[in-house]
Formats: sequence, C-alpha cells, structure tokens
Amino acid sequence: MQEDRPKRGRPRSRKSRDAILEAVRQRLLTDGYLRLTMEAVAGDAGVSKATIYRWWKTKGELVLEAANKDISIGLVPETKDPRQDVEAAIDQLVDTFSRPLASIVIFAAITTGGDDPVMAQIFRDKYVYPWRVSAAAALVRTLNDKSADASEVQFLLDVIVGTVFQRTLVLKEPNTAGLKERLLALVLPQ
Amino acid sequence: MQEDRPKRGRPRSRKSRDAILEAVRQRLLTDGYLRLTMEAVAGDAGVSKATIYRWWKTKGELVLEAANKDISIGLVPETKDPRQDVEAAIDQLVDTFSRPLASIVIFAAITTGGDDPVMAQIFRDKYVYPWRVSAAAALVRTLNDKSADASEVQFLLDVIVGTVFQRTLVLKEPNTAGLKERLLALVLPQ
DNA sequence: CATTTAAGAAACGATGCGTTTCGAAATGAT
DNA sequence: ATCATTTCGAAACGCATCGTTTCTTAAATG
Repeated sequence: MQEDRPKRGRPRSRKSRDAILEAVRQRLLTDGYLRLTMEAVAGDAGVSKATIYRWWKTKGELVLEAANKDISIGLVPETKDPRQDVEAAIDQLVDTFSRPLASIVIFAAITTGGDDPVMAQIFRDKYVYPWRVSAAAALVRTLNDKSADASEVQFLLDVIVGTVFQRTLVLKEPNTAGLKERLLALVLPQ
Repeated sequence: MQEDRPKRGRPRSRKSRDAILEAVRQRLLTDGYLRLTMEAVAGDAGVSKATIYRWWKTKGELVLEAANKDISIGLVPETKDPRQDVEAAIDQLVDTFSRPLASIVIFAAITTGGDDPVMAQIFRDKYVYPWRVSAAAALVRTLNDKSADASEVQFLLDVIVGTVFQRTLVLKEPNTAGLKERLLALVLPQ
C-alpha cells in the first residue's frame, strides 16, 4: 500500500521493499500461504519485522502486493467475434490459475475469507470483479439474439469459473488439455 | 478415531466424548474452522486438553468426526431412470453443501490440504470418492449409447461439482433456486 | 484389594503474533 | 551547519495457542 511520500525525512528503502516482496514470493512457493510467517519473511529479507508492519497492515495485503503481477488476469477482449472472446476468457482463467504463485494466492484469498475479510475483499474488487464484468459482457454478445437472461449469464459464468477452479485449484490437475474446448462446447453449443 | 476397547481399566467417558463433539460443532458454527481452538473446545466441554488429544490426533480428525453426519453425502441411487439419478446426484450436492456445518467443514477440508494433508485425505477417501464413483456411474448410464468417453464423464463431474461448489461455498449464495434444473439441462441436454 | 486405564488440573517450552522502544542513518528545511 | 523529520534494524514485550508432560484422582476388571 503506497502512502503519500513525506517531503522530509529519510526516504523509504526501495531495497528493503523489494527484498521483502521477493522473500514473500519465495516463501509462498516453498511453504504456502498458511505456513508463511512474518518472522520468516523478515529474516529472509534481512529486515526488521517492524519495517514490514510499517508498510503493510496484514499478511493478506502483503501477499496480494507481492503476487500482484501473477494474479492479474486482465480483462476479456472485445473483438468482432464474441465466441472467440469467450474462448479468450476461458484461456485467461486457465492460464492464470495454472501459475504456481497465482494458484497459491488465489486459493488463499478465497479460502481465508472468514479469517481475513480485507484480503478477500481486495481480491474480489481489484482482480475478480472487473474480469467477471468483462466476461459477462462477452457472454451476452454471444447470446444477444437468444435468451440472454441475466441470471443465465451469471450461471454460465459460475460454470466456467467453478469448473476451472475445481480442476486446477481443488483437484490440482496440472493437465488442462482439452479443458477449454470442452467448456466452450458446453456453454456455447453448436 | 475408535481404538480397540481395553478389557480392563476405567472405561472411556461417553459423556466427555459427546460434550467434546458438541462443543466442536458449536465452535465451528460461531467461530469457523480456523478460529476454532482446542483450548476453547476443552473449556466449553468442561474437559482437559489432554483428554482431547488422547482420542484425536489432530484438529482435522476431530472436526471430521464431529461433523460426520452433516458431511455424509451418501451414494447416488440407481433407479430405472438414469437421468433421474443424475438429478438426484445434483440434489445431494446442493443439499449437502447448503448445510451450515457441512459448508464450513467441507470448505476447510478442501482448503487446508496443504496444511493438514491427513484431513484432506480422510475427507476424500471417506466422503468424496465413493459418491464420485457412484455419480460417474449414473452419468455413464445416461450416456451409454452415446460417446461415453471416460474423460468426458470426469469433465462433466467436475462441471457439476465445480459449479455447485462455486455457487454455494465460494460465492456463498444461499439461493439455489433453478441451479439444479440449469445444471441438468447443461450436462444432459434435450 | 491389586491392577489397569481414563480423567482433570496444571504447567512446560516453542512458535508466531502485533507492538513498542531505542539508537542510528538519511533526507529536506532553516 | 544545524535541526526536524522520517525510516531503519535490533531487541524485547505480553499474549495466544500449540502439542506434550507430570501428577493425582476416579472408575472399571480380576
């Protein structure tokens, strides 16, 4: 979390900041989210615990910022071929969920909702919601003449997200061959 | 975990056992899995911590036994109408995931896989796998003349489970009206 | 009554939390 | 150059929870 930079005083150490975020990424990959401790991160980064808490309020905030690039799924494109856009949406999902760091952090963000509601909310608002809106729009474009009921669109989105989530994050199945084609044929038949 | 009952000595207190399991259920509902502590359970049950650890090795084991009835999904029936069996399977999923205690424990069992692999394995072997086999069989029965590719059946199962999981446990959407009909129409069209 | 097993109470060392205190370093303002 | 401000690393704090251990008492069998 970036605060306003003060005009006077010792400036924030970019070196320490980078070392902290890199230590978080390494610890996530080796220990996972739950086993990641602030003390270990501070030790790895050669930094005081107080420095970490000075800039990040919670472990969730810290982890989301450390993994920011990996978990940024982007938006669904809007080309002339809406079916191709839906295909791209599924691709984005599979690709993002397949990144090692992203799978750990996304799983954590979803599953620690009760324990760290702030992390869950940042994750939804910043990463999930914009993509979901653009994906819903792509679905609507493919169904414009048919029964494009709003709740049906949301249902199809849940099918897509739920299935990819199930395969890649719950079952941790690394082989995603054919997944995109099957999903596309299922939600957009013909 | 039931051990062999010894032939001599003071018998295990059923009263304490019941009080512990009931305290676990209450704590799960009010505090959730992560915030549930063994000390709180011991306190609520009027029992020593040593007694809990005497009979359950881990928190995961204890929680699974305390919620056993709630998370037992059973098996998919095998009637003369296979389509009706698949419908029943979806019903079982939605009903089970909608129980307050079950939603908490199932979520925990799935998401603490890295932190408590024993809990995850017991959950899969005892609760998930048998149901999944019977559900796959029901799907095969409905597709027997068509292309009942094995991996296609697994894919359809992931669609069903993933979608219900997404709606009920991730999005925590209590309203499941229309979910069953839509899923059935999606995976078994016509 | 002797043996055996379980129960409850209490304490242990470890670990991690989030915070505080302290003195030193690095910058802008005067 | 001096001062005010801000960050830094180091160290320690009290707290919670963990899983275990010790000790004494209770309740069953032979």
